[in-house]
Amino acid sequence: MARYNPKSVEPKWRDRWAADDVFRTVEDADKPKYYVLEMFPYPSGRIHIGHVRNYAMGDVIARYKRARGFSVLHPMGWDAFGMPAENAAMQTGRHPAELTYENIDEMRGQLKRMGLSIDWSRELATCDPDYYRHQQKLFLDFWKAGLVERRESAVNWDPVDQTVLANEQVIDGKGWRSGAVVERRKLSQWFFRITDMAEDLLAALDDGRLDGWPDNVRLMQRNWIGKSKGLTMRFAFAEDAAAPNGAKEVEIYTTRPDTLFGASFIVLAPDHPITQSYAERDPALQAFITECDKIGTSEEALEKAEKLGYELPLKAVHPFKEDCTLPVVVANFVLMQYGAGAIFGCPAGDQRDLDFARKYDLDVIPVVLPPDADPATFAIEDEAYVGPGTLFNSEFLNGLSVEDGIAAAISKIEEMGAGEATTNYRLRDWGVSRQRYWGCPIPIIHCDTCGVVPVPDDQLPVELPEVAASEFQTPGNPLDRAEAWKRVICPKCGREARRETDTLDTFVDSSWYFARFAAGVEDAPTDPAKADYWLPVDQYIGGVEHAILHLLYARFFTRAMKKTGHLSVDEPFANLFTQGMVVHETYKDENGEWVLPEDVELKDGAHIHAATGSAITVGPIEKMSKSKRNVVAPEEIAETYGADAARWFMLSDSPPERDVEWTDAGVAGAWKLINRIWETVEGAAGGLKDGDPDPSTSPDDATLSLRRATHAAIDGVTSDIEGFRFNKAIARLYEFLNLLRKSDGADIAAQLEALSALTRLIAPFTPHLAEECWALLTEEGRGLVCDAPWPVADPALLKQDLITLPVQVNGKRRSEITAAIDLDPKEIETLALDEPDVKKFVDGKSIKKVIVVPGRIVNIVVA
RNA sequence: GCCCCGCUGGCGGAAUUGGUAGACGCGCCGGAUUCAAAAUCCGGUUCCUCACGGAGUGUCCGUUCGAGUCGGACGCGGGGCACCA
Repeated sequence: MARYNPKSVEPKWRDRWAADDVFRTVEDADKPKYYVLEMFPYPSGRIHIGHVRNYAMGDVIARYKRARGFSVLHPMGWDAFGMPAENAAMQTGRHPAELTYENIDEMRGQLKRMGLSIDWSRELATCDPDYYRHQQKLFLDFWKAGLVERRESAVNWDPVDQTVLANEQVIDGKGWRSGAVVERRKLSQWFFRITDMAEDLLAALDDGRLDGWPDNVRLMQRNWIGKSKGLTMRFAFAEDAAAPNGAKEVEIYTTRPDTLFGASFIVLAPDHPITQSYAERDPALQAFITECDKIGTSEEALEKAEKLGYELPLKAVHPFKEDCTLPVVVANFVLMQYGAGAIFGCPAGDQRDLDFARKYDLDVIPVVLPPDADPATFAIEDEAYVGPGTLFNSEFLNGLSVEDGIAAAISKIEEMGAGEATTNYRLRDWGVSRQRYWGCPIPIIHCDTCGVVPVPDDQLPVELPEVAASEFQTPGNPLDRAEAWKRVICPKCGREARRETDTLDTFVDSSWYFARFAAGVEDAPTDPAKADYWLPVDQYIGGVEHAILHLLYARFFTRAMKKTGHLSVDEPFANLFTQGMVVHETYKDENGEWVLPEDVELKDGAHIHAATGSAITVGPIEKMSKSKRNVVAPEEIAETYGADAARWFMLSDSPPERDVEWTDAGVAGAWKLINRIWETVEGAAGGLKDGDPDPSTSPDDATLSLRRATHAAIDGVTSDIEGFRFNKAIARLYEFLNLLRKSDGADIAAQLEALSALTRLIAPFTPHLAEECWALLTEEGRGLVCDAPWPVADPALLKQDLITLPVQVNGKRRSEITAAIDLDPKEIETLALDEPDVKKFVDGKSIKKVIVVPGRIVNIVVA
């Protein structure tokens, strides 16, 4: 008996699939459609184990749905623009395009070797002008529809390299290459008005349109959009004073107007117009603002930064207490983008305000009394009280609940004409300008006479100019220096003008690729008829790290494409599955450089560099990422054990939604299994070929129990695949195989039925092995297992007539009874009380009650 | 800092609605086979205890006849935080 040899078997079947073109998408009117999509990869050059996990899951679904008779669309492409290629160009002196296409070729080969059932005829790369020309068209259509606007926005600026930095490139407030302290700088940039859609993006999370999404992702998106109802109100300045910009009052936004009587200061954002007007004549304030600008642009950095304040020579009048004036300060924890860019501080009810008040010695007036607290003694120490309670120290609000207090305060302020109830969103508009080369050019022309002019449709695409590879070794955006490309004739007035040199955020590229796969046509982004057929994506699968940004942007884009006539759905992904990440330890060498796991060796309990023998520091377990180099190449596994073993192993053990830490141990188990299946099928097939496949007779026990096991396996594996429980499907297959290997007594028909079912059940997981087995089991010319129908479980064989019930005494399991499945509870009780092991614990005590849960358990409660 | 998630044997994990904790796999131990090894096959494997029995799902508290599962507090780890993709 020949040992199974994936090296020859796997390529053989892949060639056959390719020759027969079996995975080409067919729009078959007689079949229901199914669009399964995994998040497309960034072409880093090598697939990593996380990709295998992602694409193996998608392939199980795709192959399963094919077998269930669906017309399946399962495409693949490349999220090919982005910083890594530009960084690599900086290091290697090679052009990003050259590097990227080389990487794509490499990775395409690796993915193909995984045996995925992909329709490669639909492959796309976002860096291809054939893709991004349509994206430019979409940008212009969005512009015409009023969904795009231009405005000032801050970026991280490296003053030494004279370049814009991504947040990832800012480490502890310093530029990653220059080490210079990063500043915030304002640039005129392009925005998509995603906030216009906030209400519908939010509503769809709860109205049933996204029932196929995990709850936690919907919750994260809901919190991200952050709808809040509150009060926008104005505080007049004391003594009729005015700020240098002429303002005589300041507008603030609050979600807690009930705490107005606890207000002890007003806070303005550093970039608030009033702040700015003071800064013009106050160098100390200017210095303070510069200091705030060094924090960077990420919300995390802003929130974690030490709370700093600067008092303005200004007092605000409390609207309810005319003799009470509040200091007006500038502080780094208030954001101009949110609400009005100004708040009132209520230290008793907000931890940040409290920290700030303690630091600057401002009043702390408690206004919410926790239930059961004594108003005479209740005081705020180090912790603000944010819970429910009764308002006090608050004049007309005294005695009201927080909720009622909010309503009462809003009506009072509205009555006074000092403000109005408003709805606010935490969500900000989507800034899409990037000062980089390797992205989709923004199809805009700047004319001194006409201003901003869109590039006419017939001049699309605006292609990236040829740029010498050496250009990437100079900091800054090469497009800025591409003078010949920048110079252009204004389409409106015919005078000399300049091209926009910013490119689009790569999130734009990935916000509509699913539509391009499904309905791409040469002369338009989509063909609406095709889009209607395929969209929405029936099953989208990808990493949970994309739970907010990518998925929210894709949802926005779909709405925008609908508004501009490119699509007619408004939600792109009917069902979403967020897989956990593959994580791994991180390693650094003595110079603090990241080291690949494959270069690390464990020697005498210490980690060393395999090549140099130098010491390695082991860092935290983190998601595998190119930047930290903690990636494992699946190629080696596939090389040694075959693609099937790699796929099987990635899907066994860990539940798909959970993070999995990669370890080398265990792959061999998958290899063992593949051999056991092969051996079982090959061994049996030889002796079984003459059997008549009529599995309806032979009632002897071995046959019946094998048939039951077969149908239980079909039923279980089917529901596990439907429910994305691949690890459990695999456990069931192991159980089934173990039983099958011990069922020599069963008749030939039942064995053949079992082998045939096993082969079809493993086909989505280990497709090459399944084809090889199928060829042995079936007559010549009966086709491929990837075209075979999914087995169907016979309900009659799933029924059980006996059941084992555990018997507990006072909640502890003492015995068990076996009874007919529909036995009367009274009789079960009698049976249970008769058990010797039960009597031992019951005798001599009084039975207080007996709980019989049919089909589950018996519990006897004794005193 | 804020939002979300996770925590069960030596390890990955399993456990419909609250109802036998540890399925299945890895590892380990023992045996068979072998000149020997690898591979393969068979058996065992939560911990404590000779046993009877007891303890046990990150920690503490609670609800319940019964809690891995529900509620509260806490701890640790991970993801996201708008220019990494």
